[in-house]
Amino acid sequence: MATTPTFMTGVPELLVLRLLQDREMYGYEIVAAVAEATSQVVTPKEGVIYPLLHALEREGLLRTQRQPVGGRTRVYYGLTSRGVRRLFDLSDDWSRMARAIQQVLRGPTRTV
Amino acid sequence: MATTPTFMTGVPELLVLRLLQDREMYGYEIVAAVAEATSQVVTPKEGVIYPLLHALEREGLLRTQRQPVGGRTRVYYGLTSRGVRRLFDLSDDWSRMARAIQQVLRGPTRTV
DNA sequence: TTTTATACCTATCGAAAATAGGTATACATA
DNA sequence: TATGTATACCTATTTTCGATAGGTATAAAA
Repeated sequence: MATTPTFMTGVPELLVLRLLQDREMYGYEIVAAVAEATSQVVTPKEGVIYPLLHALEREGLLRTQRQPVGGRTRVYYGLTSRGVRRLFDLSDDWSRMARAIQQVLRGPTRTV
Repeated sequence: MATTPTFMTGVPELLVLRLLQDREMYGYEIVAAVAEATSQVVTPKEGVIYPLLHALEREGLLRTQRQPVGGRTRVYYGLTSRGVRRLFDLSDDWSRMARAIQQVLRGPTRTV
């Protein structure tokens, strides 16, 4: 009842890093932003996003900033320089992966 | 020491199904074929490929045919009709995924 | 004779997403 | 007033699946 669905490994991390490159956001906001940015194709819930944010912060890829807003507290996340580098690395990994798969799906290019 | 690396979930399954669409192959051959077809970008070893083949056969997506070749026995795998359908489904899943990610990586298209 | 290539196999581990909860405040509505 | 919904945070547990690291056995090459 808790499948790791196809092609999802690493995707939440890549998308979160990419979205935070544009602007700082808080967790609850990120959940909605990921869904919106992917046109509902990728929709990781809080149970995925929060642990991910905590892990990325622990690794020094994200930095936080608590901000009280109308009685509640928002935890804003932003990229560190190491986070930016990781985003680049992950993007490259994904591009290589995507190119390799597309290559196979299209089939062998016959040079005859 | 056994990481599930980024962007790999479901990829061996997709690639194996796609390669078997072209022609029947045996396990050991598939290991090399996947690496070759992806220009060494994706190189799942026997420990990944064999359990995968067994699972796909159990699910009725692949059918086998044992063939003795020079003292050794090769187990050839071929797609069933359900395997073909699964290949189409997986390909679609991957395309949707890839398009969604590319969309995010490129950033928002400003309509202003 | 020993090593390398071929050809099959399995057990165990770790990582990561999904599920399914839980806490607490603000606000709208019945 | 009470109830429900949206906001905003969190964690524990489960499952899956690729990776590692073995193992067996034959054929061919060094």
